[in-house]
Amino acid sequence: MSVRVRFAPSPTGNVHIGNIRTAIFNWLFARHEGGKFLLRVEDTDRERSTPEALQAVLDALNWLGIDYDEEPLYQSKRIGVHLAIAEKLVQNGHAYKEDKGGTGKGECIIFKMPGKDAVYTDLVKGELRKEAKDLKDFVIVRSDGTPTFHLANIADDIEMKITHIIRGDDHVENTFKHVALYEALGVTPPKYGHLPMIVNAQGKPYSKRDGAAFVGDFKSNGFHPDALFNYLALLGWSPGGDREKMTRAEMIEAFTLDRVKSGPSQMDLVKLTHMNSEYVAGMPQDDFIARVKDVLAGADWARNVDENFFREVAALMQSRTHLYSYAAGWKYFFMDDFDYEEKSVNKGLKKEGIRQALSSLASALEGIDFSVGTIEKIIHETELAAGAKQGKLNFSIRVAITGCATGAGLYETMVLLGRDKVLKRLRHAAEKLCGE
RNA sequence: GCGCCCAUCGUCUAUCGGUUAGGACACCAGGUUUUCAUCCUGGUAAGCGGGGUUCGAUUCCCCGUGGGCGCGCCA
Repeated sequence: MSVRVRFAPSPTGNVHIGNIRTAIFNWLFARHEGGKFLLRVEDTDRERSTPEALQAVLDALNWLGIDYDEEPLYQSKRIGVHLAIAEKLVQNGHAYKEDKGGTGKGECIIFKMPGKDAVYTDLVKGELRKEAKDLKDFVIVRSDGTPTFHLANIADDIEMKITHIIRGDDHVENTFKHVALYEALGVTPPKYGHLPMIVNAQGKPYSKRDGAAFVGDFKSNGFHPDALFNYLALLGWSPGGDREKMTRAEMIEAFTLDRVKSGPSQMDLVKLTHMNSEYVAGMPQDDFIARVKDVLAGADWARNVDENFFREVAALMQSRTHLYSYAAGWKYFFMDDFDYEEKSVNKGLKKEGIRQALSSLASALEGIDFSVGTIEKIIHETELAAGAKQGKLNFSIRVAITGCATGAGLYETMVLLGRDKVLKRLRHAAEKLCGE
């Protein structure tokens, strides 16, 4: 029988990083096995389940390149089926009706655990056991007539002919209940594999407080989807050996559940950022430009820039763009009203002699051929005249013309900016920003 | 409290009884770049503790400790 797995998000508009990691593992498993990766929309919470929210989930999947097979199953449409199954369980004695705890709300339907020790073999954790005394009967239909998670879950998994359920660690205990439900229904249960949780630096479940927590956050913070995918695939799974940066095809080829580890893994945004920079550095320039423009869509200054000039800037900046969002700092290439970093101004311009040096540099730059080689020579001469060592003035010049401490090569940056802007900024800095 | 699971550098991990315990991020030191970012080289850094089993344990077993998860008419 061919493999069928599913991703079952609640359409709340946000997809948590832990959930998408589960989706990635399911997807990788399905593709590795040549099986199907299905989508089930758990939209029984009518309040929060809007079409927009569903679209946001679909967008997140699409952004990461996680494609699904067949039509999604909507859980809300299956409540009748769920209840029919509950009735059937009551009929054949596997469930009973009771006002549990005497709430007075009416009777709910409770599944009767078979009263024997339970065991199943988890695809990542190995053989798991539970004694009968630790297994309690549980509610499958609430007294208001709605099915609970357990009932809906297994009913839909049966409908979708799911063969492998790969889900978060927090469901291990539920598995004993679910297996019992399958057996009561006379259906062979699927195989289960439970994934370790993603935790923060304190070892607690990763949450919004720890930085980006939802897929959309990573997108807006300038991460490349392939980098996020790659990083997440490696959180709790390893192909063995030293491989880290891998293509989709390589991950699919290498992915097996028995190489998934069993303890929680800590999310490291710094390492993710490094992986992202590797993806950015290695990508074709056109792709890079398209991604950057996407991120810059909200910036006023980036709206009507010259296409060719933008290309040149992008070429210069690609290797140092660890996140697409860094491009927000490119404004000085295009506009004169860019911001000056206060710290850099203090460090680079508020020193004795800088005012004089910058203004004489501006004059010296006036008549020359404005190329990297010549600029370099002129700066050197200015430094000598000012009694400074070579390279001493570079930082001050950089701050004067870009407002910040880091950027591309200084001479290349100057050439790209052009003589007019450079002179204007050097003089502006000398007159308005310098001070001893 | 009870049950289940887990345990290698700060972090992500490799190792399936015999290794100088490897890689990556981060960090530190050099080099390249007369500047920035890359890049290159090198370095610091780990088997939780205690018992076994074995000629030999990071690896297998037990106990302890630590951590995670679960114990809803939530999902």
